[in-house]
Amino acid sequence: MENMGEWEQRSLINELTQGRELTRQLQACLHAPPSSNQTPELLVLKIQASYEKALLMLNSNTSLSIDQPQSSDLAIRMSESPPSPRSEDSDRDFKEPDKKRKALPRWAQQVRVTPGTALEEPLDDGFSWRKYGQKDILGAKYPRGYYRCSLRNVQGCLARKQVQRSDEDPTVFEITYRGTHTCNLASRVMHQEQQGSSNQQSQKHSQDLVLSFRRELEVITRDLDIGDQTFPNYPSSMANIKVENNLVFSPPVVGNNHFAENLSSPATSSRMNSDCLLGSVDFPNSEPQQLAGIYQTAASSTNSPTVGFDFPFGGADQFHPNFTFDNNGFFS
DNA sequence: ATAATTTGACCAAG
DNA sequence: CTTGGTCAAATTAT
Repeated sequence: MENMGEWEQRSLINELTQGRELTRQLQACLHAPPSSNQTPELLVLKIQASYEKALLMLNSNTSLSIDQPQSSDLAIRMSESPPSPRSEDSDRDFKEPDKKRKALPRWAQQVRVTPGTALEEPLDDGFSWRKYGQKDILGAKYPRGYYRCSLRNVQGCLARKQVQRSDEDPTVFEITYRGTHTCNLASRVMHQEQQGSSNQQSQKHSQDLVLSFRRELEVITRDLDIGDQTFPNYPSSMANIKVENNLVFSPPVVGNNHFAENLSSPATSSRMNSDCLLGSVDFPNSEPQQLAGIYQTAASSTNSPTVGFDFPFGGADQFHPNFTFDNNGFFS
């Protein structure tokens, strides 16, 4: 805990708080389980995620094996070497020659699309992203897509992500997140879940997602560099860096990212489905993919090999990995 | 009309 | 030099 950065500490607190909150939800869930069997399990998953993460943070200097047979399909394991030594770090945002380059907090996860699951399901965690670039990566078969939070201009949200399709397994997408969400979408997540009793449609939708999610959930932590650091180049006025617990949330307002290559059309996703799932909100995106395997990468600036992991269920404070499929060509 | 994406150019880092 | 990340104009979608 000593060499823990402020950011990590906050994350830790958030995790624990979240875990507590989730537990409460779970309790409520157990007492009044109308019809959804999914929710309790989901909650368990999330709780586990929270606690695992918290533990990892606390033990960031020791080698902690988080291997632990999770409830159903969840498996967490670590791996140490990134798939390829790509130098994915260059933020041109820091141009100051004096300042040594700060690495944005960065964590990655891999998402596998399982053939056989509904490919029309938008799998999104509630953030809306805007693509701002695409690049062919050396050695990679598929180009990498660059996205940033679409609320960037409005709220100065710095979050970015990269989506890279796996070379061999086109069903796998590596998503690297960097930066933290400072937009108010960042915190809305968890709480909608418990009160989503009115909207049946979206609830069902959520369940579907949960189902596909549970199918083969796999989380692997990997080491990356995550730096505790702040936001270098944004008018501090815009970036409310303060990130508290997810106690406040505003109704999701954004949502767009349409697109459906040659696959099924976005047809079904025209409704505003803003209920949450997995601790995230689901948006009318039409991205042909499913989640089946996720693994995450994260590490602290310390030199410990492996460190944290996160879930797409809003595992970490305000980070909500989002997944957006970018329609890169299938050709190199 | 506006908003999002595409795509080549540009730039920094290695 | 090469490579990855971002910008921004042009294009496409809404």
